[in-house]
Amino acid sequence: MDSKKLITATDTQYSGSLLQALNDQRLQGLYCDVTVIVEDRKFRAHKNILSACSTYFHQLFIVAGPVVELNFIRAEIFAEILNYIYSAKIVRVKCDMLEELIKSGKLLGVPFIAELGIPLSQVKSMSGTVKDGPNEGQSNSDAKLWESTKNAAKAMGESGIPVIRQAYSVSFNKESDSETNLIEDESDDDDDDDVIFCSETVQAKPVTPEKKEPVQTPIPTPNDQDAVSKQATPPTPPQQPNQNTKSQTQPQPPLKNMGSAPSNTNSTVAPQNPPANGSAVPPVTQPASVTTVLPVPPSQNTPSTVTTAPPDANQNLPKLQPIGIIQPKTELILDGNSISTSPVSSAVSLEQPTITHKNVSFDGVQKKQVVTFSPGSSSKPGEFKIKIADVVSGTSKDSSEPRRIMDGKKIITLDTASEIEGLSTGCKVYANIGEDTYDIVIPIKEDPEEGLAKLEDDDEFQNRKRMKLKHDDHYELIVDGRVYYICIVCKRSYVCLTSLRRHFNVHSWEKKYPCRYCERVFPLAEYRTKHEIHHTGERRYQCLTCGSSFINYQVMASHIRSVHSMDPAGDSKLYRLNPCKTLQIRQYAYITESSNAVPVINDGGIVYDIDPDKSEPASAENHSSDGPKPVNWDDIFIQQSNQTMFKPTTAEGSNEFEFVIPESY
DNA sequence: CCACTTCCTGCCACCCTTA
DNA sequence: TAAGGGTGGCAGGAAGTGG
Repeated sequence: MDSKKLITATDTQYSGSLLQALNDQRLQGLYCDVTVIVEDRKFRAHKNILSACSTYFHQLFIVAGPVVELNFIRAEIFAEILNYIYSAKIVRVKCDMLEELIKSGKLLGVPFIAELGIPLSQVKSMSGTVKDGPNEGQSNSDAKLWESTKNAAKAMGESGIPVIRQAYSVSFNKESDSETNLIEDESDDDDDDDVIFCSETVQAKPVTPEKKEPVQTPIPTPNDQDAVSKQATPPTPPQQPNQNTKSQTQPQPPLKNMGSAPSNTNSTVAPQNPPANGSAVPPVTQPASVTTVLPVPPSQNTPSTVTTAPPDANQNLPKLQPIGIIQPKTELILDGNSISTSPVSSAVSLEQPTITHKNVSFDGVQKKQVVTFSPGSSSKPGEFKIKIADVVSGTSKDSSEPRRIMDGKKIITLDTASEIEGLSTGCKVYANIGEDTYDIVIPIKEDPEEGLAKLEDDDEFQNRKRMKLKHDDHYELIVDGRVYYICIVCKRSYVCLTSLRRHFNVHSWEKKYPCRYCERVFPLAEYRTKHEIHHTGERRYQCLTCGSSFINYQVMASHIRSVHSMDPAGDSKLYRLNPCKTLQIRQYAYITESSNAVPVINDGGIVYDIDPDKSEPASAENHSSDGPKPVNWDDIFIQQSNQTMFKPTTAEGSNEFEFVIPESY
């Protein structure tokens, strides 16, 4: 044996076994470092894998934290895409899902899925495969399609195009297959599969989008209120100062989606369309004194949860009003001493959508639009408006100069609220120091990542991290001495921090509140409770005028208004809220009306009395005083399987309740 | 258009933890 | 034991949805 010979060995099984191992780890939840929330479903995965397979995730994870939320894709579709990412296969996809799958693949920048449409169209039109070229008798268009496909593949190094190698039988009518069967199951790669797409992707090279039809702008689902309807609210205060509160101590309504709109809400963290070359542009660190082109706003304080928007939200413009527009690149011009300690958001707030297009240059670079709080221009006392003030130009005045440093904080003054948007969490924004100027108090701290890294092996690490996350959900904006808490994800403002905390679970889904009677899960306990009452049919709200009972306040109020022509919100008490008999909920708000113990039935059907002197049932054994607690995702419904949810009770003190036990129970 | 449902958020009472 | 934070119910307006 010649010792100088070089030996080269290739493990041809490596990639497959590696992928299999990664998929196994995913299924077991091992080393998963990201949770993707789609609709009500959670998907654990590995950032590296998603990033490698999806240009969208590649860019997203530059700024995103451990939890991301996709609101432009259905969970069922995403499950398929995720299965593909971890198995290189798409198995048994229903025909009616295919278009949506392809569309979603485009949005996520998953080349194989995005390109499924081209080969599939050929499969539908010819009996052979596309592997060897167009069949005889094929139409010219098909031949051209083949040529273009082939050329595209050649242009990509013969790699990017997914090739349908086998299509055993194409059947589009097998609706009997449960959706669970659609989830990966390699053992099902048999002849009885409805549709099988097998790829021969040589390399995982991204597809060049220009060669294909333009990526369709995703339109968020109608029920995605966070992304569309609510966040689309123009960043102006309500027209009536006390619209949402009766409290006279709060003359100013909270800021509504200050300086933000759905797309720019998401734009603060969401990546843009995959670049033309399919590769993500890394974050750019630029000297602060020069024009900075930021492909994605790098965030030093990455939010723990990210709600992501479709890559291109421009098509929302007709529906949205002042809207933030995400462009592939955002040109942010700062001068002087920049707020380099703060990430810069690409969020853009516009008063008129048309401005957007005017400010998009040919190369996709967009000048940053800004909003300005104008307390003095308010038309009503106590109101202030947010309006477009100007576009920060390269010659803007030097307003971001650090003014003073004290108590470990640096105070700077900005002249645009857009820069406020870019501030990291923990900054306190004093909005009206002067005309169009803002004082920002930035806590001076060491590199958080570095600091955290030093604590990797420390027990304190988890605690600190938790604390960091807890305080990474909002900004504080102080206007006229009044503090508003701004959600970092959707930019909604809150007067009460507790309201923001409660709201933030909508983004993070840190806690989940499953209905005990169906499979729905809610981000707020109250939503769950109200929903469960619909299951029980209990009518707690009673009209004092006619004695009719109603299931909730809204129905009751509607009744009083329409039937009795009175205002239930008036001074006189027109209704009574009776204790809840069917759910184990807190029993305190209404106890004061009755001096007698109120019989209550708990979840297990045990009847007990509420001691009017105590807030919890006096005779209930093993009764949890704090009601149903949030449960983990995996714990859902298990405990309910053998329980009788409702039992008829004879303990009712009166017949005023007409709640109906659902038939299913 | 209307009825109904769901969402939202300020407010508040209660519970739990901590000093 | 008091203080403070967290939790969740309630009120009532707003928005969404379906007939």
